[in-house]
Amino acid sequence: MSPRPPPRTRPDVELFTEIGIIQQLSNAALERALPDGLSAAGFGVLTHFVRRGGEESPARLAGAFQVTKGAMTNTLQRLEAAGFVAIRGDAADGRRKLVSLTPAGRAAYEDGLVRLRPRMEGLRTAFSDADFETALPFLRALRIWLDEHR
Amino acid sequence: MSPRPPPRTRPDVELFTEIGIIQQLSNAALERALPDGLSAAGFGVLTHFVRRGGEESPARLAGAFQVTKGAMTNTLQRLEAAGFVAIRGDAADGRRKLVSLTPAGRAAYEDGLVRLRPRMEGLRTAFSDADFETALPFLRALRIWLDEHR
DNA sequence: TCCATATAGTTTAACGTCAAACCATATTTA
DNA sequence: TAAATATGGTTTGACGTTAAACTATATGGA
Repeated sequence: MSPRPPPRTRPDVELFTEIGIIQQLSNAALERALPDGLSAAGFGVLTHFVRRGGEESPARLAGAFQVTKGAMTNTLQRLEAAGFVAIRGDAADGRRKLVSLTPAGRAAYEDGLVRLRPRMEGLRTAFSDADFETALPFLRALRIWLDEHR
Repeated sequence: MSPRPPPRTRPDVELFTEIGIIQQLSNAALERALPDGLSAAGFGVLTHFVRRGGEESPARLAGAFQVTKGAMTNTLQRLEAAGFVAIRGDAADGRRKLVSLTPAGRAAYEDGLVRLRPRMEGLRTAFSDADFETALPFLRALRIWLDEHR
């Protein structure tokens, strides 16, 4: 029984493998850097509000983050418990709720940014914007294809 | 209070966002395609054995898949319960176990491949090997960097 | 030889996620 | 207007994962 020759990995398979590992490592690094009680998911929601401002319904947030409504309920409940977002009912539509950032939420976001900075700086000395941009167009196209063919 | 202008997303942030979504979508597609009772994690282990053959200890598998020992224990217990791998003690080292593929495991792998084929074909008509290879060198470098700086 | 330390594997608790069932409220349509 | 359907949000149960504690076995000096 001769040992198998190491079969050549197809580039598509290899790419998905690399993406899985990168996702795992970068998410872990993010969670480790963030202040206690703030998850990557929660930080994402805070970031959304810092950038867009205003109020958003849970359903719209779930859509924006490509996550089920149940997952967003969970994230928002934690953020509200931590005092980082305020949630109120929508008077105009009894089904809806409206979420907004609190001052404490903004502060937590800023704190997260500060804690993240050293790691981001390390990343940006190792790689340039141009490096990221070599991969981005294909990744965007792949994400769109996967989204449309699911 | 004027509405904020949509701030330009930094390419590094955008890349991690795309990677997160691609990982989510591709993993979901994989799990949906695989036969019932075979997870993406399990399929990965089966693939490892089909390609390399022989026996491996759980610890070595955990290392190969960049996963904790606990996660691998879980994956292997499910694979063993399904009859896809055999697990025996190592006579030469009482701490170790040795995992190997069963005929049923090989069959499940083949079945998974067949079920995966249409989706892979769709992917490969939408994108060429060259497309994947434009992104791969940078992704490899990024994965290595993240691995070394964690 | 004995003890200290390292290594292999399992278990437990927590987390984020999904799918599906469910409830409440809106909207559409017959 | 009444009934059917759609939409927003929560809950439940499962899954894969992590970190940390734990057990058992090996190994490498004093």
